Amino acid sequence: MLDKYEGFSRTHGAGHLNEKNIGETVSLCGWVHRRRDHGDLTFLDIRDRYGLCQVVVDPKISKTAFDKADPIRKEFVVGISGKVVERANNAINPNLSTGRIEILAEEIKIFNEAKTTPFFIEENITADENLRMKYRYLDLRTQHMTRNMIMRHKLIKCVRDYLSDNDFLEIDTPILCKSTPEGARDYLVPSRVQKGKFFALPQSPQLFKQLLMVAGMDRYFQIAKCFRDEDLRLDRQPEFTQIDIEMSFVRQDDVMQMVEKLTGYIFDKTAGIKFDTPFLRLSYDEAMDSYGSDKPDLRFGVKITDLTENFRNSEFAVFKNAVAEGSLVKGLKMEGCANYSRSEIDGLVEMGKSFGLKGIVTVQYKPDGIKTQFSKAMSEEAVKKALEPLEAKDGDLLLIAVDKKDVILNAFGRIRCEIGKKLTLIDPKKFSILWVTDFPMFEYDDEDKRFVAKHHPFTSPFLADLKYFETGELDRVRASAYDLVLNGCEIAGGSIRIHDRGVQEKVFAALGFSKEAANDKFGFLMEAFEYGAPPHGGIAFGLDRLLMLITDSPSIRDVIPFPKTASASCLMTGAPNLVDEKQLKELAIKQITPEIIAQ
RNA sequence: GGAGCGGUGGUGGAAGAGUUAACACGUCGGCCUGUCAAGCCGAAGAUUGCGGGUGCGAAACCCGUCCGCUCCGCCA
Repeated sequence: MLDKYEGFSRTHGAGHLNEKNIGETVSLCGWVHRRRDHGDLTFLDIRDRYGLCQVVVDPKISKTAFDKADPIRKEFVVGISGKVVERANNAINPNLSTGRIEILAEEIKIFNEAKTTPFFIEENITADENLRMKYRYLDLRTQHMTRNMIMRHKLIKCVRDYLSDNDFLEIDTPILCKSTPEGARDYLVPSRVQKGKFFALPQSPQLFKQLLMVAGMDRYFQIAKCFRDEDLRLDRQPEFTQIDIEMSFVRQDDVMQMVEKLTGYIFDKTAGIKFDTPFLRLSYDEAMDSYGSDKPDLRFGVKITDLTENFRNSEFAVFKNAVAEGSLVKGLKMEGCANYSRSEIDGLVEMGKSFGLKGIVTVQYKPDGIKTQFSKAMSEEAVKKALEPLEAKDGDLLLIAVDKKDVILNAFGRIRCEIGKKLTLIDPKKFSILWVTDFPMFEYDDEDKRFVAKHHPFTSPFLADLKYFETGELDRVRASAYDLVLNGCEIAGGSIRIHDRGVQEKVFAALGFSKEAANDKFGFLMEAFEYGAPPHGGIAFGLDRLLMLITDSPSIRDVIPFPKTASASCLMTGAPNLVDEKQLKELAIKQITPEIIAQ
């Protein structure tokens, strides 16, 4: 028979009690974390969001309470009243914040019983993801997950506090939006009222926030839910949260300075991490040339070194010929790895192949000379001369390869990260933040045979580069876009936006939109630009990824209360699910067979 | 769309194709007044994800399928 909560009232959180409460009579409510039954004396650990506290159930204090405790098992929901007492010296538990005190139970209420849980609610959960996701509410009971949820709250509160204090307005924007081309696949919602038509869930509030600037809101932010129907990854969920920010009458530096202050505030308040300002800035070209990535991890060195000119006229025909055809020669140095075995070196070459390289030439700097495939065509002197920029010393291993610019930079960028991991060059306590700027505006899409926007089509090109629209050299147009990168992870991205109809039309034209198509999809935006649109720009943080870094979580699922699995389903509720024929009929939707889909 | 890894009592996790599918934790019962991963004694609990196949014999090998995880493609 369960007890009613009527007549009982909680006075403290279990984890909040300490020596100051000694002598007080308190009431706790919570879950029974563990029960230790010594026969004529029982210990109950009561757990709530605030922590854990030991309750002593002694028949000499209360026989009624003692009998009541008999059937209590793990995860029962109970209420305990009793006096807080100091523990004997030899009974102190230094692992608990409440370890110097305990409660002598005078009254026990059982508000609910609990079946044996499908997995243990303890710190290092080893249970299968399947189970954790199906019983997410149990998973969230662990201290670890509770802490992550508290961090999530703290982070959001920091953002609200800081931005509110700096004249930003929190304004919400629609979830039922218009499907527009470009970008990720949309989640669609059928309209019942207008049969055959669909809403799309927002991939981001991009256009709304720009229109809020046109509306004169001046400074806006939102903790915004965003939806992208693409495949999932360790750090990617179909439904995620952005800290979305937009400001009027700003240049790129104004946004960046504001973001540096906000970021500093967030990291200091949530994790006690302080950054030096201004943050390091690298241009996109610098980042790509030195690190092979537009989000380089600068917690360790290992720069990519260019050797193209040194091999332009070399004896090594493979490199010489490739360079003549426009390929680049790049090198990476692995300090102290000259003694790698044949199989370790083969492993590196294989890695290169998996990243798209045809091969890698290795050079081992040993005390008795160098060992390398270059020797077939070049003297040791010539090899050393060609590789001088890498400044190798005895004991080092060099990786050299040739390929088209994008291929080799991408491959070496990834190998660089593998080297960082393999040689444990990364200090796990270090936080390395930087801006990457001056992105190219467009990128050629081989599949669609057209240029696409690297950031998004509302990003302002450098005004100085507008001339390339006329000459058709779209790959030379730079964008006023900036990414904030922390430990090799893009945590925020933003840009100065176009606020001029003419420029916006040029960009759409460059992307291959007809005037009609541009008007049909984005006419409302361009029309708004004709009614006094202020210069504006902004940024959006990936809140979940930010939390992953702050909490040092191995997966984005660990910082989202109810995440989706890799196949985008919710194992707890069973979403997505089939719906009634009747519901479909109301929406004028007819299901088609897999055979038709395959066509 | 493609690739890799995994799925064994409630949980974790063993098991060269060969008797009764280890072990630990949990659960249940008993003993026990200072534990905090309590301890001690005992018991129950599994058609090895699902469906085929090979074979005298399959948890194991093969094929298919479902689910989870990771990666590539994809993610302005």
